[in-house]
Amino acid sequence: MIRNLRENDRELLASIAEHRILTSKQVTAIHRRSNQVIRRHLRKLEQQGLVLSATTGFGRKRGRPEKLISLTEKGANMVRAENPELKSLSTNHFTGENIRCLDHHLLTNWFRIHLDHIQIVIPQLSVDFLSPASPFQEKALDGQPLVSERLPAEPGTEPTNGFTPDGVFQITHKEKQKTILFFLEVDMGTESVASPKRDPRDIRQKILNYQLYFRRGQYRRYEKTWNCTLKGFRLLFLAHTNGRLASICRLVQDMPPSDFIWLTTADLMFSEGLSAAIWIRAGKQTAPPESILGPAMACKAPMPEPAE
DNA sequence: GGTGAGTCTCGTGGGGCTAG
DNA sequence: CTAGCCCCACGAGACTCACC
Repeated sequence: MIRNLRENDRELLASIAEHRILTSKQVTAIHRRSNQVIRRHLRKLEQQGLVLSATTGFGRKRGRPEKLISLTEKGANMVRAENPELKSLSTNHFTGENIRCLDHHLLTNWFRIHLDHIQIVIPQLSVDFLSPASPFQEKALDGQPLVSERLPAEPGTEPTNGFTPDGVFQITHKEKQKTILFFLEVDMGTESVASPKRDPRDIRQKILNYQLYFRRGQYRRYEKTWNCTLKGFRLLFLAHTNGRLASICRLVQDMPPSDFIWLTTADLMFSEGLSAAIWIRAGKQTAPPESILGPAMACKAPMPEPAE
């Protein structure tokens, strides 16, 4: 056991476990420190055998590739020791080992980081994000994460197996005690938009699932999680390119009712922030974009560049 | 010990040049 | 015209030193 671990290091390990795998820039953004300080801490943790680093091709651009950080078995043991309720989880629930699509996972991380930034920019708001990948996420008896949704088939409808969003979150206005529920789907263009074979993973089927989920009011189960009243939810699509955004917009427009579906691109998230009017509602690209916070709270607030 | 500034090193992509 | 090579710019990481 490593005894000289400081509070900072414990927080670093916990955040790496929570996200499973992060780029060093993401660690910097989460902890709001300078790049240099975070790199130093991570180097130290790597020397202690608690984290593992590899290089990434994420967002391929000029220059030296960024490091990817995840926990080692020793690091996972450390987090388990700090959180006895996680004792029964195997090591691969804490590490990046089973992450299937790395770029998708890293873009989801960026969404979470930008989402967290909202409550710093607008202190009246609080945000809580549930990730299906997090080891801290309460698991059901069958080992499925809490945010995994079931859709039992009704007579006369096509059977579905349910679905797992890339994230579920709520934004609450603390003074008004008003909560809005959101489901997140991050799209890297790996799934077909509407396959002729009706692939259960294509975007069309996802939208059908959410429409059924909405009609049945199954989202109300989150009222218990967050102790609030919910009048519906919004489904957010984060597309990795403009072309992909356009094709999903066309599909969404063809599939009413779709007013609860909002779409944007990764570029807009990075350049303007999630609180800005960057969201296309119901796939209508000709209409002016809106903010998911509503017109009164809409604000352009990109993440500041961390100090070197 | 922790942090920031300055500087160097390293890996990668882009663009220009040249031989075939 | 194109493949292959080389050089340069860029960006991330590492190192040193000074300061608190």
